[in-house]
Amino acid sequence: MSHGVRRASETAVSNDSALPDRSLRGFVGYNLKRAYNAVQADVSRTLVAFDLRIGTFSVLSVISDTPGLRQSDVAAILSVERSNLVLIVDELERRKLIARQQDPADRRAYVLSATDSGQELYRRAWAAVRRQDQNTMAAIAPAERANLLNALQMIETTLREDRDDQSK
Amino acid sequence: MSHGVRRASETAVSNDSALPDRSLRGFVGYNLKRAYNAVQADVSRTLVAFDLRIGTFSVLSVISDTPGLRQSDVAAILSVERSNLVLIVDELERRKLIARQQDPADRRAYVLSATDSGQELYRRAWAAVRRQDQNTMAAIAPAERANLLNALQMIETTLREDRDDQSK
DNA sequence: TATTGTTATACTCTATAACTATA
DNA sequence: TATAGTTATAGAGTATAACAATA
Repeated sequence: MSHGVRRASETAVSNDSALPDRSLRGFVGYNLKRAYNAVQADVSRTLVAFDLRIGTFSVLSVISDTPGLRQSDVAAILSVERSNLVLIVDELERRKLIARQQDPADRRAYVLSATDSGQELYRRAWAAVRRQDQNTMAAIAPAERANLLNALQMIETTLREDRDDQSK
Repeated sequence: MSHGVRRASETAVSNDSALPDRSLRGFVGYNLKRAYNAVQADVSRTLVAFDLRIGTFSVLSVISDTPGLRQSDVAAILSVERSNLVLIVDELERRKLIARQQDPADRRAYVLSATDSGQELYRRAWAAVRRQDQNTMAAIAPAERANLLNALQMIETTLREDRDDQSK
């Protein structure tokens, strides 16, 4: 391949000072990015079989689990812009996986729910993603798995609170 | 704000079955994405002061730490396509933060190195990113921090090996 | 034949502003 | 005045194919 590039294949964490990304490896952000890119590519490949992307899968998940939400609720839950949710909801509706219904109490709003075929597709896609997720987590010691999820959620919560404090 | 959305603010991990993203929260990929998005927004905001983005900062880091690499080396190290590296290297060179030199041993290749001002800018940007990274990691118990980095690298390594096995 | 750097292109995700209809 | 949904648009990141020069 190319010269000068050595990889740590034996252990996940290497102190090899010759690694050209050694400065970046100390940052949690860099490791987060690389891990997420790998997982994202993996999950995306799985979802192709269901004609779903991570975005459409996530929205279908939220709507299936909690019928009656409005689009702005779903946007807030998934931390995506309302404007970016529109095309996703459009696509899911066009494929008859979800249904929009006018909220009788607020004529500006649509109430979302998954159709039978939407729930069925979601169940199958969820099972495939879960199988894959368990395979990914198999690389981590069982006692560490909950710690990992906890740490990721702590990072997210901390940064969101920091940002909200700053914008006050 | 909106109705029907409850947030877990007390603890990072919640078993509240009313959380509308409860199905997704079990997936490491979903938590990875949310954590990375938060970190990425945070780091990007910091790098604005140096007129850097995460991509240009990462490339400058690798070139500063290990002078003499070629573009294809840097691309392999950071797992980006060579074609996508060109514009980043162009920008860094135009700003005189790095220099391209013809490799005398291989006239197809350019050897990259950081200029003095490139190293100086990198040092300052690195210090700011490090301060921020430590603030992020402060949310996690000290004993868990190494475990987190280790777990993230294990995930990346495992998935990369899985993919490489499949494509054989 | 294969590799290095490059160009062109396309697709996704993300962010912002502005509009309409309703509240 | 503010909110829900929408449209348009622009930026960034990413992926692929093809090319000239060189190995």
